[in-house]
Amino acid sequence: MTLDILKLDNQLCFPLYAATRQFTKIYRPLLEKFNVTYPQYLVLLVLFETDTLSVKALGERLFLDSGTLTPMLKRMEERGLIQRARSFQDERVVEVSLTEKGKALESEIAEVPLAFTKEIKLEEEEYFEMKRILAKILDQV
Amino acid sequence: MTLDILKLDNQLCFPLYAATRQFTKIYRPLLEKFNVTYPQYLVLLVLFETDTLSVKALGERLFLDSGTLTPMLKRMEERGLIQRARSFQDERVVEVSLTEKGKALESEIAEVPLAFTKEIKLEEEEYFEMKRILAKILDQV
DNA sequence: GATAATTTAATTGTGTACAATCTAATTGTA
DNA sequence: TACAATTAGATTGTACACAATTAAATTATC
Repeated sequence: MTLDILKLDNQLCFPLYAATRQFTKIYRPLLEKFNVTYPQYLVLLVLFETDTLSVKALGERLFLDSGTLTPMLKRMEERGLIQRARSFQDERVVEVSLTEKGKALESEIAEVPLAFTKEIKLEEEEYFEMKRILAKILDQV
Repeated sequence: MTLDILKLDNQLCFPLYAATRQFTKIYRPLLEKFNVTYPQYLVLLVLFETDTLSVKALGERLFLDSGTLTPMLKRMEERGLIQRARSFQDERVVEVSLTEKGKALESEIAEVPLAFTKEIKLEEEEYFEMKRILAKILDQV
């Protein structure tokens, strides 16, 4: 039978899912020397932009919840990259910030997105069109 | 400081990663009544198209390895959706195929991609452009 | 035809993801 | 002010995802 609507090649989500995993596979060896995973790298990027952030705010930025972030942040804390501290104003809140060691990574780790861009060959217009459509999708959820 | 190249909004991989997870979050409740996860659903789609397939061939189609597939296929076998059997020709190979129960899902599960399409509003042209660029990316890895 | 090299799955260990639940703190409201 | 409702993170349990290794079968090479 095989209904057309069920064909793998007619799905949008599948190539998205596959490409994401292939991308993180490219990132892995690039991030290895910094001893961080791809999601941890994203946390660093947010913290390079925003000094201190609650777990909730971090989760909203990365679309992740505390079930994912709490253990991940603990690992990053153990490795001396970040600090976690209860807020004085609101004891429910945990504030996350970079340590000196974490801050020191910024200039070094800038080589990673550069190296990544070399691995993946897209026209500039394709790159921006892709980002535009993805932003439209993320806007809807 | 914050180098532009490290800004989260300048990354291509991040919105891809985020959108993929948001998409699978949309799929989850749609697939719940069939008691399958999104990656398991992808296995079903492949098997609707190809009767019998080795674990290796399945992995090549879905960009997954035996470390992911073996336990996932065992769960699907436990639930009576698929069969796993060593090949007679080559004892290294495990052949995967649908059970009658698995085959019976095809017509019912066709409602899932239809329901998904309603959730996510893209111009037809955006949908195809996205698929084209993703295919180009997957072609390179 | 013995044996080295390769191939296929399975296994092990680490790290996400996320739903569901829990706990403690804060806020809203009668 | 009591106390119900909400909120923030942590915890629990299940399911990927994948690198690295292992085990068994097959193929290549001498």
